[in-house]
Amino acid sequence: MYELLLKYINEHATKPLTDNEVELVKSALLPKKLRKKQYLLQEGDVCKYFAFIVKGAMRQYSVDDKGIDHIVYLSIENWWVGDRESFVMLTPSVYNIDAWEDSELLLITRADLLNLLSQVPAIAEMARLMDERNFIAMQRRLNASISFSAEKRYGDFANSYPDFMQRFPQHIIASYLGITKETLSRVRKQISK
Amino acid sequence: MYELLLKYINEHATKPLTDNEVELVKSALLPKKLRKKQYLLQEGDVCKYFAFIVKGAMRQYSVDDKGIDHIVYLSIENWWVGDRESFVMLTPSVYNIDAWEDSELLLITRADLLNLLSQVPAIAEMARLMDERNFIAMQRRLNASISFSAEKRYGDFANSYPDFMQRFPQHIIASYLGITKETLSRVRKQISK
DNA sequence: TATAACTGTTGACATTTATCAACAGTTTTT
DNA sequence: AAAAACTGTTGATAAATGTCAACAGTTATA
Repeated sequence: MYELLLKYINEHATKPLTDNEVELVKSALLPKKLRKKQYLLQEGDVCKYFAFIVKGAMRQYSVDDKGIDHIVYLSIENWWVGDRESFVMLTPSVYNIDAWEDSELLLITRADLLNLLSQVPAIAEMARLMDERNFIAMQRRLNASISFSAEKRYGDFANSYPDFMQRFPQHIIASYLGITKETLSRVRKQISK
Repeated sequence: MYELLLKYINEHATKPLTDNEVELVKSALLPKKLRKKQYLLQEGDVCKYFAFIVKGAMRQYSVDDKGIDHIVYLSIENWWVGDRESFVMLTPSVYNIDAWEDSELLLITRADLLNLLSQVPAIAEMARLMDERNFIAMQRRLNASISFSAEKRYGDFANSYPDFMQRFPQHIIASYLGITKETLSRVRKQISK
């Protein structure tokens, strides 16, 4: 259960974890299985856990007045998922996070994470690296959202995340891109000509 | 020149800076004045400095094939500005950053920043806090961009950043929101009814 | 296996937003 | 003081995207 996470940490740090650190990591992370459609977090709740995805696929979304989902993040194996705003600020989340596929997660609380960050340098290093990458990905997406047409946004997405194209249906990807499923269908038709 | 930054650091850290740390900070940050329209960074260059704004207003934007600006960030006194992707990865930036008003900046290189982060705990603390806030602001903006109409995005912006409404003209704010100046003008007319 | 749910496409039409051009008032520059 | 640049508005029209409904093929479920 922990192999993938330990591998992930070692690949993102300059020095491998010691045996003792491996134990610290294992004891801080709680295994949890979710069936498709089960929630990791529901709107209005405080996000008590961040999760590393060992297996499966998750989505994070808000729901508007009309009851329409707006997907802010998609994530699969080897990604972390959680609502950072709620997790850090302890405020009720505006997002839902649920399993799109049956998934295996490793959960960590804020307290345990802070503890790990201070005790295990490799974890702090990994977290910094993740933060950088995350920031860069968000900035690109933000720039795309104000600068590019639906067609270009879709093309960029398909290039950047080929795995996601296999794992999520079009209406999910459309929502992530901020367009309707019908518009995405037409954009694809246009491109294929 | 350094007072505002030192105040900013102390307000964002649990312990005030020691005299020695104040000297470290001062020696790492290079004062620089920019006249309106002068560049801090131009597309294609690597972002060598991050800047703390002591006075003035800056904008960061990409330019598309048609020559149209798309503003990704606006910033004023007490904010940091720079292209983090380029600054960290040392890649050519896709953004321009220029002064919207005559400005006074304090510049720091990547090497000096890393040095400060490791030597001055208050700086590391401040950086973490800034990162969190930044992340939260970006996530909200991202969610808004895929979920809300131009009208709601404008309303949220006006509420969140009243200062910016005073400092930047409408066509700049329109660009930041991902709409044209004409659409913003019409949205405002609509709201005022 | 029958039924329901999910996924993707298409057509007709509505709404939102962009584009282009013109104009007026203001501010900046010469 | 005159000219130029900037800012904001408006009208006419075009383009992009959304909405609603229908349909077919697939997949999941009772």
